[in-house]
Amino acid sequence: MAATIRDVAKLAGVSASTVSRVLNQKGVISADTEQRIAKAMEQLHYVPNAMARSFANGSARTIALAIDVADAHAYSNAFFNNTVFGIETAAHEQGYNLIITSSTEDAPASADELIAGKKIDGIIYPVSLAGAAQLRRLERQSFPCVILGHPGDACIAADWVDINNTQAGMLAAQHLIENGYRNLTFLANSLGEIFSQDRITGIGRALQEAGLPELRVVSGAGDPEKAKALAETLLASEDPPDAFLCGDDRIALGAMRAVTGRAEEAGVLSFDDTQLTQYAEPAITSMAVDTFSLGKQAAQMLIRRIEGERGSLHQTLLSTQVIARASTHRRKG
Amino acid sequence: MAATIRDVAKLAGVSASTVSRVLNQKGVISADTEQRIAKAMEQLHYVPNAMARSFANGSARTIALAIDVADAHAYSNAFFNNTVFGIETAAHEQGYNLIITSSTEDAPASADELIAGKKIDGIIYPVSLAGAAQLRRLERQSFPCVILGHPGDACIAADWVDINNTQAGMLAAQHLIENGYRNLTFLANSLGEIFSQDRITGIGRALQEAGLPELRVVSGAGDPEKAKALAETLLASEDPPDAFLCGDDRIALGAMRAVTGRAEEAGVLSFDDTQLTQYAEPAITSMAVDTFSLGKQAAQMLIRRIEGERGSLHQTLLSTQVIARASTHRRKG
DNA sequence: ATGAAAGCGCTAACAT
DNA sequence: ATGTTAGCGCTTTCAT
Repeated sequence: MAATIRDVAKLAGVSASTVSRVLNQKGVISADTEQRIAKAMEQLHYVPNAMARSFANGSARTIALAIDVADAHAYSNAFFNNTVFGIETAAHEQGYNLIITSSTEDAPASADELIAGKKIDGIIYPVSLAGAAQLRRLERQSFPCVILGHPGDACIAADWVDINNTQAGMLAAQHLIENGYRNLTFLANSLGEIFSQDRITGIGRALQEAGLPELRVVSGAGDPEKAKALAETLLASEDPPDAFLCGDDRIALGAMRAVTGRAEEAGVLSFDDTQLTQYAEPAITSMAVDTFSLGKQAAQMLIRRIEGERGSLHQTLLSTQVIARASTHRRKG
Repeated sequence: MAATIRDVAKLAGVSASTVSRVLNQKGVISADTEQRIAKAMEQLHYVPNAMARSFANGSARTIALAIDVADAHAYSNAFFNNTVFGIETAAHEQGYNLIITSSTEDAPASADELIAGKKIDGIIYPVSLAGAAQLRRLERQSFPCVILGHPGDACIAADWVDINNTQAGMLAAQHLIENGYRNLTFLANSLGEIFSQDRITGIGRALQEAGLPELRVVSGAGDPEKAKALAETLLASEDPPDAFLCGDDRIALGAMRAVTGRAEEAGVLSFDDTQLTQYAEPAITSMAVDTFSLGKQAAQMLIRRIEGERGSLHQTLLSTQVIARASTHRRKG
């Protein structure tokens, strides 16, 4: 059986509380006893029982990340991974563990169990799981919570970390304008999401500043084929765009295929920098964001709340960056 | 303050042990008391304190997945995600939570703390973190452990779940042979990994069965450019291959580019079915594997061990499947 | 079928 | 600077 704090105490000839004090670096202990206790611990291969500790403290030093099962593929790939790594890294740095728990918006049961069962001290929700009712409930028990992405409903008061999509839109448009493109079209799957709206806003702002015509917005481009077909139609219209801003990499790939080989090659830019744009030929310019940092900041904020930080909400927007590639070097015309 | 088991007991007019029995469905309780206890629980919004429970039981009902930080990008993308989802799903089904903890081979500290601190009941290691010394240590304390991937060293005794790479190699080669390809080349980054060796073995077996010439094996194709260059050199040689089996999707993309447009279009097949091959043009045939199921099986096996299953090792190999795409339809010649 | 009591390993308030 | 004591919320013998 593993050694307990009392075994250590006995061997060192002190009381359990003294050992506890050494463990937690609380109060003052004489150098001598500290030595003896250290030796005893070593001798017994003592490791404090984390469960007992959490139980006594009423805190598990554990946070959770809820995952929207329904949204599994949207939250896919590198984006998600890096965010999780970021969260784990920050948690680890502060001595917290990370529990992953899947939920759906309708059945947040597992996350709730963790909270009610005191198994976690705080939770990170993707925005898709952060329903108003749920947030209010957490608020009421003042249970620490941070949202990944930001709730559209402005009256929802919560800490969150998100990508600055408005800025991403601006930077993207500015990059295109600098490269000589004048007639921009936004190609997306659907326009309902906040991030789409934000991007459109940002693009619009950049166009206005540059005194250029308004953005054209086209939805319904779910996969490369549809995107290609849409782009081709647009290019064949009487006022063809000279650049496409694409909601994601699959759309960008489709647009790229519509564009290549024409006399006037239009520019293509994506908002979602995956391998798909990186390894496309020609490679496609994308807006990159440090998703590791996104996760890290979310966790850091959460832990600050857990450790008692009160006061106004923290709502962080992460900047994006243009990764310029061949698809937006004006190649002809 | 949250209600405790004693609050419930008092309200129901019974003792705490009776409530505990109801909670754990142990022993026999009269229908009447059961009713009263249920009502009391509801009235008080009672949720058992998971920490206290774990503490009393000496089991946290939690498993961990160690992540190799050094290998973060190798474990990237969909593969990793799906495996994690699979693990979480199986864990959840059995009432376990999942902790993610990052480690390096040199510093397995965090995972070890979880184990020694009794915060977890079992752990899943990627093969890169499952060093012989570490495994022996777990073995000695008979701490439940499952490995993702299989250790090359056959004398390491441990439960593992892996992809059947030998079979993948065979199926891949058979698919190519069926489509009329005769002169196969394996294009990889490095050949050191076991999975490469296994694939080569499988391919070789299929070739032998079909009475075809031996497999040519070429390494050093790290990214699309290098792969393309290598493939071009090979195609220009006096005995050009008519099909490439590629270690991953980036290599396949490069090979595809070397191949397209030639009079004799060689076939291209990848062992790593990501978006890259799916959306390539032409789309590239790949070996797909159900990574969700991989994770799920790993977790299920682990939990069986936790719950006391003894006996011989479980070593599971998951089958792969050919996802036939345009790149292996003989197009000319 | 139910209750009383002890204890899981640790922490913390109070003594000294 | 250190020891004593009580208790965190639950489970589990052992009685009855």
